[in-house]
Amino acid sequence: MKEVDKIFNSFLKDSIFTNKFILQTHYIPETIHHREKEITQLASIIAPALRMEKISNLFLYGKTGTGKTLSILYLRDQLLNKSKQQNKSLTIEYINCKLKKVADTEYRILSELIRKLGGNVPSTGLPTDSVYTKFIELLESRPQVFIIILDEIDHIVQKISDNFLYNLTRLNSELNKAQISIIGISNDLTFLDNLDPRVKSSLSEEEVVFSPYNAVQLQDILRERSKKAFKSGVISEGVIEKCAAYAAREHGDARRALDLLRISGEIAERDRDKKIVIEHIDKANEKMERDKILDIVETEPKQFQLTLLAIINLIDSKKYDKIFTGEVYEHYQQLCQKISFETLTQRRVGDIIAEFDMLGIINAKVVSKGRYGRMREIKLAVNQNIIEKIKKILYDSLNLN
DNA sequence: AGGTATTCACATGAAACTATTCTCTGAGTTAGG
DNA sequence: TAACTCAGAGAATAGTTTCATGTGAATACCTGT
Repeated sequence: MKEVDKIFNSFLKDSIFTNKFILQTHYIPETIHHREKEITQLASIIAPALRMEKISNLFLYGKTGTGKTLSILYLRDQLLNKSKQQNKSLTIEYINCKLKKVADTEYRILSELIRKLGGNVPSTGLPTDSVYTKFIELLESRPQVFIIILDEIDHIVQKISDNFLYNLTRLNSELNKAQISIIGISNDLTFLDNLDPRVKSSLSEEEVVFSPYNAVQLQDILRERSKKAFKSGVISEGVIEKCAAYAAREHGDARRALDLLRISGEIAERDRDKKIVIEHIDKANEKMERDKILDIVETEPKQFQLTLLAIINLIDSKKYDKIFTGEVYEHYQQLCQKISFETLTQRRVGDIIAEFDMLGIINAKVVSKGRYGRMREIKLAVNQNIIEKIKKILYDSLNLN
């Protein structure tokens, strides 16, 4: 027990972090660098809310990790502070539409909103229109400005048509005392184009575009945050630059840069190193990549896992690194029999293979072998040591051996 | 030799089926007046 | 009597199967020199 204590103590004492939370993505710093232009633009759009006027519906878009959510949440806090001083009734709710089971249907979003307004919806459900009336009643209970931030708004549209958004934008005409506005956030740049024109025009009364950070800007951000997150002198020369460079390669994703730095720190800590060096970043990068893939593999349904296992086994047992659809299906059938699982049709397995291709775990391209048919040529797209881990996960999850 | 035609082994699409999950209804329960 | 609960009916959805059609190029088969 003494040993354990020692380890814990040394961890406490030698931690290279002072506050790891600062590197996390939910953290909102007091100042946001290199987004001044966007923030002032946003501020002038939403400022009328302080005078209890309806603000224009607003639409933000830009790639992931460009600070959209961060900026709007920052402004929300500022605005709420101000309005509290002024004693104005202003509510801003943030909903992430991507979260499954919370906000991925019209009904769920509404009931979530109602809950946030202080009402409640029975868990067994109500008709959608009565949820609407309830929502409206709650809004009308007192004069107020209500702003809804819908993050990843593209998700709801592809799941539940744009009717919902249309209804929301139309809601104002039914309200007397309250005002409602919508702020949509999306990282799909083409999202607006395949929207119903009526919705499009009312939703994007104002638009703000967030462009990616470049490497220099990323460096500033990282430096600023690492000053508070790490003890001084922990980061060696070139580390920040390298993190920024990695992330800049991925369309300037600041979230990724921060994750990279944080994980590098964790790795350094685990290795009992006092400093973060460049090698740690490489390790972190690899780890992130690996974790992402392993996570996908683990959460995939059994039939998908079986298909993947069939592919991996086949490639293992053969000398070549490419195999074809037919072989995969044959081996897949054998596997199914072995663990007495029902086999899917070849049609479906073909689709599953295509999905793994999309996920980037395998490379599958359609080739024609002339007289000998047309099929997908399949290769693994990840390196050997990850494959070993994938195999382990698959064997575990399928109870093989 | 050069040009079609055929053929293979799936790919790709659409419609139909099914098992889950959601949404909604109306009866029963609670509680406020 | 209005408001809430809740089980179960009915609708919507995701995952599959069935049926049908499409594809690219190696090979087979002509054709005329």
